[in-house]
Amino acid sequence: MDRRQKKTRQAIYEAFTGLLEEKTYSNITVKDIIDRADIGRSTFYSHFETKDELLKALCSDIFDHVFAEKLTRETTHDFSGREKNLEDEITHILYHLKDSSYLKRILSCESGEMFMRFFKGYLEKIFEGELEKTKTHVPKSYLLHHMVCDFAETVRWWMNHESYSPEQVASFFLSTTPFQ
Amino acid sequence: MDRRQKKTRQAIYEAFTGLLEEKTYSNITVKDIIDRADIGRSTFYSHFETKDELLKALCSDIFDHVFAEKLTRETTHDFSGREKNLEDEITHILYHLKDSSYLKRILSCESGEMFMRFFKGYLEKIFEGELEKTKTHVPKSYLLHHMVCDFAETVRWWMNHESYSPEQVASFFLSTTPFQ
DNA sequence: CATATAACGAACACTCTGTTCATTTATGAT
DNA sequence: ATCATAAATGAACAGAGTGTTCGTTATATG
Repeated sequence: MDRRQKKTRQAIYEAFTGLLEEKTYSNITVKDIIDRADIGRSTFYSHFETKDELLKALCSDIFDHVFAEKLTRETTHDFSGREKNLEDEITHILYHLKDSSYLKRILSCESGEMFMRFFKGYLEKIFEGELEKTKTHVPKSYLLHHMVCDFAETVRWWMNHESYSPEQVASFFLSTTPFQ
Repeated sequence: MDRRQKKTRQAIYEAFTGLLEEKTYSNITVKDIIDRADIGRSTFYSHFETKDELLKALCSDIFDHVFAEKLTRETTHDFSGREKNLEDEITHILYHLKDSSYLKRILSCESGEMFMRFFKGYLEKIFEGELEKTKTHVPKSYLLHHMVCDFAETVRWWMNHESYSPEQVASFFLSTTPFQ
C-alpha cells in the first residue's frame, strides 16, 4: 500500500480516536476529523464513504486482531490439544483487549454503544459454542444474550477500572455467571 | 393544560415512537416527526428544544410511571410491612414495564441504546440498596454495574420474546445472578 | 525520468437545524 | 356570547454539516 495512503489512514484514526475522548460520536463532524488529521476534505472521502464507515473500519481492525486466533482455530477445526477452558479463553481475550490502545478510548466514552454492537457480534460466536455444553431450564436465547451482554459490559466496566488484572476480571466475570 | 397542547404533545409522541419502529433515532429528522404528527415546525420547537429533549421527556414519562411507587416508598422511608423481597420487586417492575405501550417500541429498535442509559440510571437506585445486603469478594462497583446491565438487558431481551410472563423473566434473571 | 496515483482545496448542491414573526385559530374564564 | 390569552401556523432565514466534483499539485514507485 502506498506510503501516503498509510499515513493518511493513520492520521484519520489518530484524529478520530482522539476526538472520541472529547466528544460524543454524533457530535464529531467530518470537519473536526480532517482538521485534526490535517488532511483535505476530499482525501477523507476517498478513504471512507462516511463517518460510520470509519467507525466500522476501526472496530474491525481491533476485533480482527483480538479474535483472529480464536476464530481461525474454530473454522479450521484445529483441536490439536490447544483447546482451553473458558477461564483461560476469557483471560486470553482480556489480555488482547488490554493491549488495544484504541479500545479504551472508544469504550470509555459516550460513543461506546456503537462499538458495543460490534463487540457483541463477535462475542456471540465465542459463547455459542460454550452454550452447547450447558444444560439449564433457562431458554438458550436468554442465556446467550445474557452472557454476551455480561462479558461486553464487564469489559466496559474494566476500561474504567484498569487497576484490575485480566485474571481478576475473568474471575469477577465467572463468579457472577451460571457457568462454572 | 390546554387541550391543544395535550393534543400536540400526544401527536408528537405518537409520531416519534412510530418512527422509532422504522428508523434509527439518529436517522429520524425533526421534519419526519412534524410531517407525521402533522404539526407546524415552530409548534414542535415550542414544545421541545431539540429531538434529544423529546427522547428525554418520553423516557421520563415512562419511568416516572414505572418507578413512581418504588421511589416514593424509598424516600418517605415507609417500612410499613409492605417491603418485598427482590423477586417480588422485580416481578412488580416487569409488570409495569409490560404495560408501557411505548417501551417495547423503543427498546426493540436500534435506538434502544439511548433509552438504556436512562433505564440504567433508575436501576442503579434500585440495586444500590440490594447490594448493601450482599457480601462478596467481587468489587461492589463491578457488582452494581453487573446487576444494572443484567436487568436492563434482560428487559431488552424480553421485549423481543414476549411469550414469557413477568414471573418467568424474573426467575430467569435471578437464576443467573449471584443473589438468591 | 516517467507514469500512475494520492492529496489538495475550492466550489457546489443538498439537507437539516433552530429561530423569528406576522397571522390565524382555539380556549376557557367571566 | 364575549374577549383577552395562549397556541398553532407556515414561510422565511441564517448557519452548519454532508458528500461530490474537478482541475491542480505533490509524491511514490519502477
